[in-house]
Amino acid sequence: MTVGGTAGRVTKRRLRTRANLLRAAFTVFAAKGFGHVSIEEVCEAAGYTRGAFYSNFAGLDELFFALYAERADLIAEQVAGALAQDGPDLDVPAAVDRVTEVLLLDRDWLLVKTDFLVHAARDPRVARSLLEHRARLRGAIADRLARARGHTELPAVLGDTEGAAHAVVAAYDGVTTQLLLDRDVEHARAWLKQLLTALLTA
Amino acid sequence: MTVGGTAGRVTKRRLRTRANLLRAAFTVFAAKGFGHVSIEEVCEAAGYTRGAFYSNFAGLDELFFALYAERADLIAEQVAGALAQDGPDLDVPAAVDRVTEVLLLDRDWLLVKTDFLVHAARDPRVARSLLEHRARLRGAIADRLARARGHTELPAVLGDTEGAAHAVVAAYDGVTTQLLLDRDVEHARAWLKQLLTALLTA
DNA sequence: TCTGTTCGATACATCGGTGTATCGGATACA
DNA sequence: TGTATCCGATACACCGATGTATCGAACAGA
Repeated sequence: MTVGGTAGRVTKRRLRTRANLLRAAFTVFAAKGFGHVSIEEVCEAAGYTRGAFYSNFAGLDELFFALYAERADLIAEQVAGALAQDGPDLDVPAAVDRVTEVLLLDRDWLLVKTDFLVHAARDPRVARSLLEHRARLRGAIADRLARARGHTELPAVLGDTEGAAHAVVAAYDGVTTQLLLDRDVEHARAWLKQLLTALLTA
Repeated sequence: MTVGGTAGRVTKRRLRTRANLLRAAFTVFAAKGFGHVSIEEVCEAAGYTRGAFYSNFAGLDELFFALYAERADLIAEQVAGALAQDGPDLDVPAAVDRVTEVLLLDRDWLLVKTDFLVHAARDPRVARSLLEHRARLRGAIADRLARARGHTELPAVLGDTEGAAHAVVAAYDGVTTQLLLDRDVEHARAWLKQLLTALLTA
């Protein structure tokens, strides 16, 4: 238990081990997939014993969730940064380039992310959390598109900017799937750009 | 072992049990996800003991693969059928409707399919097999689009019909992801139609 | 430096799943 | 119907992972 408690002091040592466990877990999860990973494997990879683990997490699920949340927030920040970089009038190709760069950076992350999706698909609680995260991302994109309106026209078929943002995310998800299989990052990037261009230009 | 052998007769009983195991496995996999499923669970769900299992499959991986291959072929046929239904000139909206109907029919199948994707992403051998299957599907779509050329114009951004087919699959994958999370089949269908329309009309 | 508290290593008991070897009943074929 | 073969149930030995309880060491605060 010990974990989410309102309880007192948190040692530096504790913080370090927690971070170490998370980092190691990321590698192990990426390599083997959640569901084929044991607590012991994670501990071994991190250089700890299970004592440390149970002192920090209630179980694999909790660690996995923490891991996902951490990285997802990181990515979200980077995307927001990439979107904010332009002035008020959006340079669509340039923005697409930057965002694409961020989103398709790390295969390991895509693996973990997809594992998490599969996990969420079976647990409504997790699903809700993931949906909220996706909604935030979509919101950022929609805002950006809205701000650029009048400068760049959107195709009417997609509806409002929310619809367009939805489409962007779908394209991203679709390209991710293909990338997971063929491992061709450059191709995926090029192709995501193409798709987004097709979707976002009237 | 006994499995892929060139060896002789196959009993009817054997065929039945194999089918039963596969059917039960589908349910169990959909519910819990590959990686959280034990051989025993599958056997119990099917009403057999592990003796039967090991007599038919070398392990969970093999069963999972067989399961996927079976269903994937089924779906592929249905899609081909939905595409063939029109005359030589393609009625895009109608075809999109029919295909959409087939592709987003069964949530359980989407779950298993995604599990399989995650599995393939980590095993190049499996990945190749999955890529080939996707290529066949894309081929069918591309053929259909090509046959309709001249009647219906495609946007130039996507390149040739192969590119367009690629985009269709990506849209499908993207919508699948969202559907796995929000469980709203109707919305997913409507939205996939919208996306495909946006992509396929100049 | 001293002391109370926190963290993580160690040891233990337990459980569930795995794979194999064997045997009896079902099945195909004459 | 008889018989050789096939299939799947049963029993067994084994292992790896789990979670907990305990204890010594590291740490924060004085």
